[in-house]
Amino acid sequence: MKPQLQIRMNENLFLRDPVSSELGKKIVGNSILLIDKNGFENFTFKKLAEEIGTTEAGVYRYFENKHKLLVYLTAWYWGWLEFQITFKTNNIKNPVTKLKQVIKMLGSEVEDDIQTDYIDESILYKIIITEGSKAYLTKQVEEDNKKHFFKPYKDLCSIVGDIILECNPKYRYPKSLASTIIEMAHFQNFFMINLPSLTDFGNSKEPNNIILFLTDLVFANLKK
Amino acid sequence: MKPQLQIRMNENLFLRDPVSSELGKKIVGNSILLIDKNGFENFTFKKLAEEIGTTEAGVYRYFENKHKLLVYLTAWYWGWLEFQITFKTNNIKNPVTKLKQVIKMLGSEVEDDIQTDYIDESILYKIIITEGSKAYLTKQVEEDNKKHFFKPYKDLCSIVGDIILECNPKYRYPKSLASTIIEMAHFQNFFMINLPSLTDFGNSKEPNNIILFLTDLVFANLKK
DNA sequence: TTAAAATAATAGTAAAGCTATCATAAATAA
DNA sequence: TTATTTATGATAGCTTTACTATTATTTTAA
Repeated sequence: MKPQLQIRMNENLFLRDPVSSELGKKIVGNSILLIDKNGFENFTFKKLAEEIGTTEAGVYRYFENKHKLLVYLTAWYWGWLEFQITFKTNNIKNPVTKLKQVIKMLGSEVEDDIQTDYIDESILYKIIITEGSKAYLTKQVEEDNKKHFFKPYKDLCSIVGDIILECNPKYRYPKSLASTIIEMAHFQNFFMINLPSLTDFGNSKEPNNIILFLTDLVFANLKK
Repeated sequence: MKPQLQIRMNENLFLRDPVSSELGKKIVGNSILLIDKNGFENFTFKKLAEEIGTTEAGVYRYFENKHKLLVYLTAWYWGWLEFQITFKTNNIKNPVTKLKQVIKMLGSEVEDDIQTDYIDESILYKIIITEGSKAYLTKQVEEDNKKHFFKPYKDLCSIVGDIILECNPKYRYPKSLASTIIEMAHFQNFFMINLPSLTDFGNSKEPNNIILFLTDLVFANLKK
């Protein structure tokens, strides 16, 4: 067990902090595996409880419902990714190099981070691609937003937007371009695997193509 | 009642063709209103049945489940939009003008089409923005795709991709750029209204800004 | 006009999505 | 150390969702 990394989470996302107990960590860790396996629609607290040897009520003591759990997972992911990106780019002076590195990290498959014992980031990344947007594409988005549930996502977009502006201070749509590349890193990945005719990557299933596409897209816009 | 337009639908999407009866049309028409009102997650066949004065079983005779109904609605929308786009651009020779017109149509609010009596396109457009991607972001995407449920969406992407290629035959990512602008026309709209800090449009809620952003984005890439 | 098809009315079942209670075990504070 | 709080496990139960089945009645088509 390596020294562990903790992502600071919004306390309104859970009833009891899952990080504070073994059961809580099992809930988070195994929910990722189960959602990946069954899809979010077919995921239930009952199935999760059976999987980890507790009861439905046991899971409900940690999370109010499965929507909150999904928002928790996505928020955790964006928080973790921001940390990774900040860590790997903070010594890069040139904003163009930095932005290229960010796009690369957004478009690459994620590997498990040994600094977080109970979460498998490579699986979490997969569920973010397929289920991530369901965290905000709901009727409760306004309410959830008021409780700052999407702050980690917004923070990451903001960071990317700022790097875009550094590359070209006159560019008029840094935030929209940032949210576009973040969303598209995932959607083009989903399309490549499941609906390949919506992309130019055929059946290559090679994430590098997406990185090339996005890099091209971004820097065509940032040329002065 | 104006002369009516019919969109040709994949027969595997329904059990009984909703267009063939008054009840069927009511099911489709009112499902749009109810999904818009409650969100797809809180939408049930029972509520729909109550709304239109039939029984749950009555709705099930037309659609296998609510997922199929959502796929039906999205497929209908893309089919309808392809018709609109083809109709309004088929006399435009210049591919650049044509692409600009397409982006404009993708990014503009939709108005009700009097050629379709029982469907309110302006509401359907709203649910496409919030619920549209849930039609394919599922575990069954492969299965659904094999049954060609997403053909209308793919067809539209393909048409847009072809216009992109006409503008610049050397551009390497016409399909990915096409799916990007189609998705982003909707996502930026959703963000603008619900998570405005992810865009550069503030609280203007002015769709025209999205059109400007997307036009900018596309033509920066297509310059030769 | 008669048969076929569509609908309404009703019932019923399994699973999902919760909430509540109580006993016990484990952690902690006095 | 004991007392007490806190977390968990076991069990029960309730409402809603997501269906399927049956029969009677109405509508439509041959």
